[in-house]
Amino acid sequence: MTSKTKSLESDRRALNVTGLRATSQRALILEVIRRGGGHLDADEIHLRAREKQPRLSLSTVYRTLQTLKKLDLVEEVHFNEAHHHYEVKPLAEHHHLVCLGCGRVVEFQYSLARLVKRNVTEAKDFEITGSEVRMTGYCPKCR
Amino acid sequence: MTSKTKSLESDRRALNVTGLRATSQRALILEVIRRGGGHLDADEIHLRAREKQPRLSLSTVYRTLQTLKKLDLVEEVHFNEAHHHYEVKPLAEHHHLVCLGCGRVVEFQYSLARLVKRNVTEAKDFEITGSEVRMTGYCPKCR
DNA sequence: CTCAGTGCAAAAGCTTTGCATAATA
DNA sequence: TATTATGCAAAGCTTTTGCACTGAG
Repeated sequence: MTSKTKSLESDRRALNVTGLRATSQRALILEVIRRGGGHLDADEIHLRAREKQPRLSLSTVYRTLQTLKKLDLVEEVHFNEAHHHYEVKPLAEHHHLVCLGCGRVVEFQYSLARLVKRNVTEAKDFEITGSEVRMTGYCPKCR
Repeated sequence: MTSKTKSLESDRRALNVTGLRATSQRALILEVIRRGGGHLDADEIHLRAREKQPRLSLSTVYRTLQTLKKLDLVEEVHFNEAHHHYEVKPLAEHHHLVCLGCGRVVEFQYSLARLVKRNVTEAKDFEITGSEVRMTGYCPKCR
């Protein structure tokens, strides 16, 4: 069994659990996001998915993205001001470092929510459910 | 001299320094952003500015916003996925805590960039020029 | 067989741009 | 007076929605 088949099946399972219908489009979109390295926007997802399923519409991509967000299967990140990017929801809190020179996106892990909750008065009484950090700057090469 | 007059004059000075023309529209937009508590989107800025200058166009708001960003006089923040918000550039690094219940935005200050640069390998060789943290959750009232 | 999901086209935001006019330096 | 900035209208993008059709359960 290939790893691709495996993730397709677990995707199908994930979809089934929620009572949603496991359509080929949803499985494909989820697969594209997973294999896409994490940082694709809706249009890129559509483009790649259409290589396998040429009739897939952009509206379905958007609708599926919304569905998957609600299911907490994918996460929306905002490092580009213009439009959103999507990645399969990781287990640990992680963040992005964006190089303004070459556009490269570096991920890093750090429990900022916990730290902020401990050290910031304003956050003490907050129940923090999500956190997104986007740091910009210049990577060694572009500096 | 009122404090309002004072900021208008310093705005004018700030604009002059850069070689840009100090138009009444620019001064007004900057004033609206400053008085607006910080978290206005383009449309809200337009709305408020038009109370004083009814013929001000939305395009001018957008163009001015771009100009002011380049001048580093205002900062664009992204706590709403739909569109951008603007605030006058603060001196210290600060971040946002957004309540998913009531939409309230709480600001807090914390030198995350410094901390991340110290503790995260991936960030060690990065020259970090900006950082934006958007934490979501529920405030005491909405929890 | 039923109803959720899809494709297509059209609409709905937000944002940018072209061009003639107005205002600044 | 020479540009730069503005207003208006039109265009451009991304994202959403209506509706008839298709396909999963």
